[in-house]
Amino acid sequence: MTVRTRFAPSPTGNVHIGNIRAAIYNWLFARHVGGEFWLRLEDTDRERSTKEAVQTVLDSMAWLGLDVDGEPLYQSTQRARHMEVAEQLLASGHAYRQDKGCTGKGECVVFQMPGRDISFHDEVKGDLSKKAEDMKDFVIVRSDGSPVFHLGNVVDDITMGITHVIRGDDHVENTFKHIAIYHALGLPPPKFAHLPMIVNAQGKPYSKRDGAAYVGEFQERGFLPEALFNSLALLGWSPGDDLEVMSREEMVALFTLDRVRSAPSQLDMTKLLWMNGEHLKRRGLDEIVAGCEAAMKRQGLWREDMDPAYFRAVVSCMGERIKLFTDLGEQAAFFFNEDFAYDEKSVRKRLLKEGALDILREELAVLAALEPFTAESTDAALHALAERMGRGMGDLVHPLRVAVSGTGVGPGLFEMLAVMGKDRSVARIQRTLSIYGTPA
RNA sequence: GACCCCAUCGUCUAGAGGUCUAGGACACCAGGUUUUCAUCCUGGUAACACGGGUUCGAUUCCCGUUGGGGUCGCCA
Repeated sequence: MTVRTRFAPSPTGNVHIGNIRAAIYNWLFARHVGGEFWLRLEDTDRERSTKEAVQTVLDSMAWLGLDVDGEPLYQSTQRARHMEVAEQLLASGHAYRQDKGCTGKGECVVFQMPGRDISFHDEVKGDLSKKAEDMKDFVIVRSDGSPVFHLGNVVDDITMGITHVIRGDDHVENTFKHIAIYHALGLPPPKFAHLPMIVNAQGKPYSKRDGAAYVGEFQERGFLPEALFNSLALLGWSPGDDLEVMSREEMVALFTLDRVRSAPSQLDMTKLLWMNGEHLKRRGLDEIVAGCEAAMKRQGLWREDMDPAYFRAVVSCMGERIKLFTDLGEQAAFFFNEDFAYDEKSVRKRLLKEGALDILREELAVLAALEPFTAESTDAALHALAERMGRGMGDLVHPLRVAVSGTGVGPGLFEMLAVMGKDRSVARIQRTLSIYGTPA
């Protein structure tokens, strides 16, 4: 029998990381065994399940590369089928109508638990069981005639031919009810696997207030989809050896349900950031340039007159300092702005130091006359100058760095000068001198 | 409260009775490389929640305690 898994979110406008992680595991499992991965939109809450909310689910999945087999099933289209099954259950005596003590106005349909213990083997948690007296009957059709989650969920899984239900830990209790429905229908239940929750530092379910909680937020912050995918996959699962940075394909090859842990875990943003850097190293310069450009546009830092060659040179120069696409705009904005601000502390420490401005003037003279203007030539010229002035390189490097970038941190000074070019470098030093230099 | 689940460094984890004086990764600290920043290299701090069993021997198996979580809707 072909394995078929599914992701069954209710479109609310946001896709929570815990939820998408369930999707990732379903996808990984299906791909690993050569099965199918399907999508079902549980859109019965018509108010929240807007077209946009559905699109958000689709976008998040596409971004992470979770390709779906078959056509997505919209639960709202299955109502007739749900009611049909409810009637069947009523007819076979597995459900009954109730009208007293109702929350709603009319009659509701209640599923009758079988009165015996129910147990099943969870693919990650092992054998689970529940005593008959600890389970009670539950409503499957509301008094307004609409099917309840348990009914729709099970019926749709049957309709879709789902063989493995991989979902969050918060569904384990529901599973006993669901299995009872399968039994009442005379159908074999699928295999179940319940994944541990992603929690915050307090051990509570990870939520919006704990930081970025939705897929879209990670995308906006400049994270790579493969990095988020990798990190989320590793939250509760590990291949068994010390392998951590993996491609989707590697994970597909290695993924098995029995290596999924059963304890909740926390998402560490610092490690996610590191992971992102690792995946960034695996991308080519072209992709990084494109990613940085897109990020700067989102940040509102992109300028229409940007020289593509210069932009590319800057990205290349920043190299592995870029951990996130948004880093370029946040840490290297000075490259693109001739009116860049000066970091006060660096100015005090490097520029206003005894003799620093005099050295800077000498450097200006040397650089203005330098030809060609490369990382090697500027390096050599400044070393020669240091020798001539009887100063250490540190005395020349620090003021110059602040003069051309406004800050004490950044790429290597000589690479930076070469990228900026002579004219820009000279103009920046002159600007600095006009601001901080004492009148000669 | 009832029922169910969980428990290894700060965090993510490896470990399926001896190979564990518990391994890796992130973070952190120190040293080295580097004229600066970052990278990089080397080293270091840091954990089996507790108590009982079982066993020649428990991180690993069982029970209990403690702690944490989930569920107890005509929400999904």
